[in-house]
Amino acid sequence: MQQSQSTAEVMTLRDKEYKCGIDVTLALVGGKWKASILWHLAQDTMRFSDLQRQFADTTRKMLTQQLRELEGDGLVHRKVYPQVPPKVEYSLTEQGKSIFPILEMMCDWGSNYLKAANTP
Amino acid sequence: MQQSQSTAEVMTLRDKEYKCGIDVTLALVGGKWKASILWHLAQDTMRFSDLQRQFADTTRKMLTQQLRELEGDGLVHRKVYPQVPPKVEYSLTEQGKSIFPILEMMCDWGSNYLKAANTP
DNA sequence: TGGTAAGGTTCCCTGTAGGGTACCGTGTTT
DNA sequence: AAACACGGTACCCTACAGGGAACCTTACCA
Repeated sequence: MQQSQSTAEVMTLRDKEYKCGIDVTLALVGGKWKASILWHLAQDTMRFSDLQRQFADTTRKMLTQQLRELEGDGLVHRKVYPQVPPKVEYSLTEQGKSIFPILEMMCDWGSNYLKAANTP
Repeated sequence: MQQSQSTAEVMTLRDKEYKCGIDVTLALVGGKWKASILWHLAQDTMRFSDLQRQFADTTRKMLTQQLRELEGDGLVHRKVYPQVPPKVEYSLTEQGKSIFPILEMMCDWGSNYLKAANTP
């Protein structure tokens, strides 16, 4: 209420409208793998194959796709080494790093929620 | 597979598996309207019709659905007054309140992100 | 001469989150 | 006798996020 009502303006990002910063954040990291990817990259720059190993239960295609979107949104930096076979390193941009505290809280909150849910 | 620091085990919630608390949190508040609903309820207990007014761009059906899920997840409390016409009040549970700091950060982060994106 | 490496892309398919519309119940007011 | 109040439910439909499988590139090595 205070947020969107007081400004009364709609926020737009890539042709989509958002009433509130929350929706923007969710649009950026709400994908099925994005938050986890950011979480992992926060600890280390990683090669594509490293990420594949971490996310063994998804496909190369999904990883590529999510990474490209994160890159397009300025949260992840993609560095290609011009060599064969290819070498590509992913790391967080400053903006990507800035979301880490939120991810941390989400991680803790989710764990605590489950703990509470599983101890009736 | 092994998630970095916080857990080595797979977490389950209502038959679904999560590798990390982040995914749990997203599963609970990642719906299209849930975070915003929690956000609004954090400021006030609200009647269903209040929420309808706040979320004028969704349908009664969607609101009901999201609210019921939030209730089922223990984040929202639903109080029915036995009268005609019906009166139903929604409020946050303690668990629902506990996620507010995250929503606040998400709101700020999203706004800042847009601000940065729109001033190149 | 073909296997392998890493990091993709292309095409096609599916499940489901999200949504539209219409109807319900029951007291009170016009 | 009908309209309205409020908070729903029932039924049906669609777009698109997510996913599976196969193919691509290019240098090197056996």
